[in-house]
Amino acid sequence: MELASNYDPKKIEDKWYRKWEEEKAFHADADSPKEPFTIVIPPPNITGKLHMGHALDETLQDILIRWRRMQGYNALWVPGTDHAAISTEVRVTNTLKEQGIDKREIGREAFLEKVWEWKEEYGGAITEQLRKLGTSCDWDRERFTMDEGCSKAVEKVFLDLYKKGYIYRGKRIINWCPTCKTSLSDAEVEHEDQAGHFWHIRYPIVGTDDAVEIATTRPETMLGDTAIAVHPDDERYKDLVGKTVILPLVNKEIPVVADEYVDMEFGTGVVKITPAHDPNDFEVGQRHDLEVINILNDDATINENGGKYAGMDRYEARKAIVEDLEAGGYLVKVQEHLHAVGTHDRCKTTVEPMVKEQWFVRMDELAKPAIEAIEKGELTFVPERFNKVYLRWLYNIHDWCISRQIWWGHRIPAYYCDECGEIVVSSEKPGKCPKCGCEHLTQDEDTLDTWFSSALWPFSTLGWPEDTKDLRTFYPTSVLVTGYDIIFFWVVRMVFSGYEHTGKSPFHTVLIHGLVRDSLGRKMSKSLGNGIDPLEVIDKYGADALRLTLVTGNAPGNDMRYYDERVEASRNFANKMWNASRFILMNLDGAELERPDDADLLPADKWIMSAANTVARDMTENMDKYELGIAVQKVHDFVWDEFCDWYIEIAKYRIYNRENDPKGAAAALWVLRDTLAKALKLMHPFMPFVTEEIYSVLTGGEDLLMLADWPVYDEALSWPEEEEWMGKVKEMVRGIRNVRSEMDVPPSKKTGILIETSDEDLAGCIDLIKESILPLARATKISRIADGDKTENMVPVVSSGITAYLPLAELVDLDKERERLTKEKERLEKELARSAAMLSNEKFLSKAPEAKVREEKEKQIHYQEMMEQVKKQLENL
RNA sequence: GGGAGCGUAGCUCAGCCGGGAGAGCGUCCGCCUCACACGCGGGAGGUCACGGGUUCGAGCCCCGUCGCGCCCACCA
Repeated sequence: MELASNYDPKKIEDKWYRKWEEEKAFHADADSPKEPFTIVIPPPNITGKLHMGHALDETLQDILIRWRRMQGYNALWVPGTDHAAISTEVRVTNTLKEQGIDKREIGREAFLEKVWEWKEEYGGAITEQLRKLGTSCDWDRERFTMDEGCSKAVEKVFLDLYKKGYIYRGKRIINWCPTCKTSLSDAEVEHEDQAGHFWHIRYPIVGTDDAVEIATTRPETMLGDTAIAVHPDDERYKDLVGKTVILPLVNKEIPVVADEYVDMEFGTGVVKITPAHDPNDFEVGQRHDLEVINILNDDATINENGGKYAGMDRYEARKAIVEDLEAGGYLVKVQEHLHAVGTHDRCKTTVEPMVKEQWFVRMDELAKPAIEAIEKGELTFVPERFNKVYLRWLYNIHDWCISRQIWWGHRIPAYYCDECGEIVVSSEKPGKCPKCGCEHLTQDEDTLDTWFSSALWPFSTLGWPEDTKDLRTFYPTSVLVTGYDIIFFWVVRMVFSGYEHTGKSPFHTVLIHGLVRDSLGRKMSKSLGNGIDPLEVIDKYGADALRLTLVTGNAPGNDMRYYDERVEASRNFANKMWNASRFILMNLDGAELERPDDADLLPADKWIMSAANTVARDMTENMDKYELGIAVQKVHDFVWDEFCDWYIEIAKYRIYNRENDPKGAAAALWVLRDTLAKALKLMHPFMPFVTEEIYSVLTGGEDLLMLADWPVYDEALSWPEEEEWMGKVKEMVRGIRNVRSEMDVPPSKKTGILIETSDEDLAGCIDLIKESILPLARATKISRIADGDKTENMVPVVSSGITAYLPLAELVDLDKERERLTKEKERLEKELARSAAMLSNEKFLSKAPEAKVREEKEKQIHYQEMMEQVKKQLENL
């Protein structure tokens, strides 16, 4: 079979994905006796388009899933999408607006119909994009957070938590987004430092001519002030407590209260209290039984409580109030001030704290098992430092505001009696009010926070609350893979939900990855327009290249930068494997091969087989520890540096000499094919497409690589002596190349070589060198192994215990040679000095492990031998 | 204010258990060698931020300093 000299991913990627799906290779069987290994996908938003963050997240998951599947686990990767409540609602609202349709006008039912239509049309796009990446998800089990099963789970959880008293409705201060016109949870608010002002205002003290100075960053909120506060221990204001002050502009008398919350050191030590629009003030208000005056409409304009400022936007009002304060002589001074402003993470609007009636989840009890999960070792993050991040959030957790004033989402299963206002939480609309018997009840208009349903994802997708076979088999899941940016939103909530509803942690390990940044280290964002589209990268370089790039050289939890050159390097590696296989295939020429007897294997064969064996063991250990970057580096280096650069070159000698030695050629080909097949298995989880393609051509079989067995360490394939010898061969060959290169010996000049050793133990190694040097003729330009004695005009190439002599004297520039040898001598002197220092150190000899000391002694002898050689050569020049 | 990171070759980053500093890209030199120029061979390039400490031995462990971003937080 003829293969093109350059690998073209476009020709094969889609083909293999189809084949895998046709063969049901991604499907997991709940009846399988194999040990399960489960991952549920962090569901991408239906509004979303595949971005680099997804690409990284999915790549890591797919690597784990494919690897475990090959290891013989019953591997299940559950895919699905998230309805993304606010994002989707905003998106569809805007789309409708462009068509001249107003959401309020068409009403809730019609709007939801539009959203479902939109979901059907665009919601599938992201899963198609996941397929392009090669994700081996079990698409038969694809779920959606608002599908029937997930909705049922949501409803049951709401009812259960309500019954237990964990869900309650209350009038409390919440974060309000004036753009989206909905309440938000704490997690959805991002704090960013903004340059603002600190206005110092005089509040006249009633009954005196005096006034008290107050500093504020939000003067407009004074319309809702119902007190001012000082610290109870503050001597400066001791006499003030209990008095009243005049609220400027509003001209209302408000009390002065003493409260520990006030920081005496900050500002003037006096705080205006606006219970309706500040979380702290709200609590102070509760303690002192203060009136709560809401001064804002839902769009953050001032409401009727704002007097003459009513109708103004909050910032307009701020400006007007500051002007009026100044005009009235109340403004003392204005300072520049940097302060943290809360913004809605979706739309970046500055949120406004407001008192509203909302639904909350009480978190104190629920958080406990989630905290203990870490302490008991039932849950851990990789890397471990994220345990702390997770715990700190749980220790400081607030009650979770779960109601949202939008339409798209799970509607809250609560009904209000039109007559008496009784609340009934129920899966179905009650026929009549249990309190007053009234038959008119109205369902709560609100929907649930989108994270309420994603919190249940690990078990709702497996069938919970039904006791399904999937749930019994695959739950709890094995690993969750996600970015550190989503720990609070999602991971925390899944864990406490898992414990509360299933009694178990939903997974035992959370593999955390960082962000994919642009080449300048900036976050990829729509507004910056610096996002790289993974699909374009796949189109240009192939999915395998993108995957390899995303996993190479990246440690868990660390951010990485994306740039094309890295993908090019990955693409080049795919091409390297492609060409290695091409070499084997064109020489194999359809021949059937039997495994040669060990006796027919040359040391080089044993070396590469032994090395492959070692790599399989080492990288599996890395994979076990989620060190995917290190693991892939090992197989990459093995394929390129050992297999391609050394073994193939060595094997060529026998292959091109097949006429004289058919058996040798067959043995070499067998080892080539066997070793490449093994390397393809090891590389498959990282680069599924190209490896599957090559494997299928190479084995000519029906079996899919993705379902092949993961290589395990085999004692029978371990040949440490040959591995050691090969190290010497490389050293020798490099030495020869080095001499030729440094001496500017023309590449066309071929020579013979004489090899000798005084060490009998290295006799086998000499044979290996002889058998390897000739095959490496193209690089070393060695045309024959010379017999007989060395002569004076030969250039020696020294390595450990063995010397090679090249008859190059006439070609060599003596000055250059002297320079080279002097350099070598200096290097050896340095090494010898280091070694001598260590070995003359009593403490090293007594305290270091014996093996280390022995190793150092051997090195010293080795260096001394080489030094002798070098000195002799220098004298001979 | 608190927390956890990062600082290693020109650039981007690895470095597992403490035991002679690595990769990719770039650069320089030589090669279109019959798998691959998306390649082959050879080279240059590092005070592992800085200062202490522990240790026979520190890029790695401990303490401190400087620099850089990050997360959390109700000082108005």
